[in-house]
Amino acid sequence: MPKISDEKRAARRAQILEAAWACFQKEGLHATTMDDIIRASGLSAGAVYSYYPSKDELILAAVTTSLSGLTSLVIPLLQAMPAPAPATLLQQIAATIDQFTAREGYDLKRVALLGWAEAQRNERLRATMRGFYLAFRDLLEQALGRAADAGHLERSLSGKDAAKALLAMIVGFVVQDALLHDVEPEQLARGLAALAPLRRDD
Amino acid sequence: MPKISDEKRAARRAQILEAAWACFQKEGLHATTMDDIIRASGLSAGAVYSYYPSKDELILAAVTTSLSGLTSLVIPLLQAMPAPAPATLLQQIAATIDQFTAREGYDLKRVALLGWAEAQRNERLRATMRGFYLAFRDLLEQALGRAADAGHLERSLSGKDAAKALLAMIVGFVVQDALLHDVEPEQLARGLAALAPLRRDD
Amino acid sequence: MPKISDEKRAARRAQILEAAWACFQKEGLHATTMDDIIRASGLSAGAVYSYYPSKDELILAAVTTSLSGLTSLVIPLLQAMPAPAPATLLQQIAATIDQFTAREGYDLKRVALLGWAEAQRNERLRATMRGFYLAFRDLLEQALGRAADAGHLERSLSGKDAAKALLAMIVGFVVQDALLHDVEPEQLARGLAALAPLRRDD
Amino acid sequence: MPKISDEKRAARRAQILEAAWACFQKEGLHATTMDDIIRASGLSAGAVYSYYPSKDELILAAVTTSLSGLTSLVIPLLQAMPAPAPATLLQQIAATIDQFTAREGYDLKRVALLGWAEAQRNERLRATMRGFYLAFRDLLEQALGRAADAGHLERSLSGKDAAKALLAMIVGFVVQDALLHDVEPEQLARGLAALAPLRRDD
DNA sequence: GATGAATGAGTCTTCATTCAT
DNA sequence: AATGAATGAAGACTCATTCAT
Repeated sequence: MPKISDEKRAARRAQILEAAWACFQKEGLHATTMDDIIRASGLSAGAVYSYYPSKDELILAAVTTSLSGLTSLVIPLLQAMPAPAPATLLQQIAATIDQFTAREGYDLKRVALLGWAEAQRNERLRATMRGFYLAFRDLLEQALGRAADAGHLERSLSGKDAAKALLAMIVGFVVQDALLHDVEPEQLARGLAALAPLRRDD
Repeated sequence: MPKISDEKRAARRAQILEAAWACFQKEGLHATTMDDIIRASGLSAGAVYSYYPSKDELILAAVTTSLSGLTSLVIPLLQAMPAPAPATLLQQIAATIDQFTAREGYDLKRVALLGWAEAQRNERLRATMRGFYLAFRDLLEQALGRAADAGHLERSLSGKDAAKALLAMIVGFVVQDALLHDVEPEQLARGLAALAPLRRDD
Repeated sequence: MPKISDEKRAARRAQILEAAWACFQKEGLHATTMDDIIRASGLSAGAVYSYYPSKDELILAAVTTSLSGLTSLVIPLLQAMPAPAPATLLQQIAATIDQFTAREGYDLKRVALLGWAEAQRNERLRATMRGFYLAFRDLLEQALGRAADAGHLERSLSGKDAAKALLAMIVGFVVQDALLHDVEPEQLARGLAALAPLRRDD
Repeated sequence: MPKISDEKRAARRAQILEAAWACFQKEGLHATTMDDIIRASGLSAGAVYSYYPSKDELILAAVTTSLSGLTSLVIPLLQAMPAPAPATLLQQIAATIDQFTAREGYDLKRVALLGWAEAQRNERLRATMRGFYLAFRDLLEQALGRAADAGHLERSLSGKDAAKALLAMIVGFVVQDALLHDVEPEQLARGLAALAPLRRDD
């Protein structure tokens, strides 16, 4: 077999990654064996290992690819003009996470939970995730700033805190829906609105 | 004297559970071996197995004990009279989670992440968690109802949604702080307040 | 199973080592699989690994035990009084190596060749062997000194060189007999005598 | 033009063999992978396999080529007229082995140790080596005969034994220097001379 | 009851070799 | 003829669990 083209190589990597996603989601990161992935990919052990040199690398790739795939869907929302109100933004992002799950054929929420747990003991994964979430939170902060410009919320000194609160709601949505399967994006948006204070009282 | 024996039995179970917590937190659920726990507990393999018949049982016990330990700390907050505003309640609960970590000598947040991941493939753990979070959300809903009575928020038809949103913020706090280590309860409370809309928009 | 006695533990170690010796000798160090040794030992994989934590450790133990077993047989020869002539000493040592082989049921010569090869890439083994051969050469030098005292050879400034030459003959005997199977200790002794110069001529 | 093709073929074989030598010497025979050799040779897997059909074949070729390369250097010494004294011959041969190492860019001594070990389980290699060493010993015997003619040693019935003793010293030099790195050809020659008995003793 | 040695199926990974292109 | 991607059978080692003492 002569040299494979770059596209074919990428296709093979994708093929393996999809197999890994499917297995990880079904069995969890550690309960999934390389043999599971190898069988699911339809390739041989050696072939899989020539594309991903270890299980850890495959885990890292699976999680980071999920993360960046999601990012590319969410970024347009964060840069929309005019900027929506926070509750609307929350609803749109949550809905996009749901769509991602449906579109790619595996549940991003479950993979996210697995990734967070794995990040506790995997240095590289932790660093990667850290970078991702910090960047994501920055984007949220900017979007909230533009929402303030649009008059949706009071321009305040605590833009960073608002971004933290909003990020908490987003990842909290992922956890809660993964565990309870009964949270809809609109409910979250309505809930956030309902939590709003009538007047500042603390 | 069966009573002494029972007490001893309980003490042994606690001793083993503490060892398990310490290991799980440090290494993760799967990377922790029974041998790790056995050594950390200072008992023999046979002894540990006579108290917990399998690793899965130990995982279940570790997670549910954490959960109920936390519950007993949080319930007073949820039943406080007069009811605090949502942001205040959020701050108090987040602070309690932080305190729990400090008091029990292991990081509840990390164990929570591990437990959620494990629940994806462990039927019993999933059911247990489901029950816990549903009950917790009910308590949140009641507390929010009393907060509405106290005039902190508009009494609305979406009490359930508000509870979902609040729970999302709480678990989102756990995730975000476990990953980024830069979220304080007060920031979250301020952030929630900052997200309040100037005008209701759809 | 309660705590095993020290003797039993030692016996188990010996049992595993003997199995390893037999396999190594038959197959070579690398071609021998742990499974070979496990089966030959009659124990389980876990049991073998609880006594020797890796194949490398087993190789090290096999080689160093051979070395020290041989040493304990040869030392009396080196300390004999009155000291024999070099050719006689050579013959005795070579004969002892042959006896060791016969007595222990495996061919020390073959294991020696394997060990030397392995020492090329195994740091610890190399260090161990180095120490052994240096010490052995020192003993040879002392024995030659006593042989000079006894009038068997000229006392010279080159005692170290004589020890190097004698050690070369001993290990050379091991190699040659392992490869050709046609060298007897007496032949070596006669050969050394025959090589002796009639008069110093260089 | 088949002649050019043949030359190219020989050049390729040499190129592969050199790569193999370099790897074998650095890593040992078994720890060297075909991939190591393939990469070191700069050729493709298929190309290497078209010249040497298996790793065993490559090992055999590497060892026998070393052996015959050395032979061609040593033979002139063995046929020199007038014949030198045994100690002188020993020194010359040892020095030639050292030179070979320097000249060919890889350590013949190390490869020799590896080859001897491998010969324990490789039938063909064993047979090849056996032939080589028997032939070499015959040449030594003849050279010693001529040395006796020249009056350097007593003509005796044990010419074969003297050859065995001399071969032992030569291979013993290889082992000792490979392990201890502190043996010089002249030391060996002086040492042999120093071992000469003052009086024949039994 | 308690002990901890023993079990052995299962894990990740390697690597000599092949053969489609 | 050459390439190098693919194969898949081993290999070293682990670890939840058991049970003889």
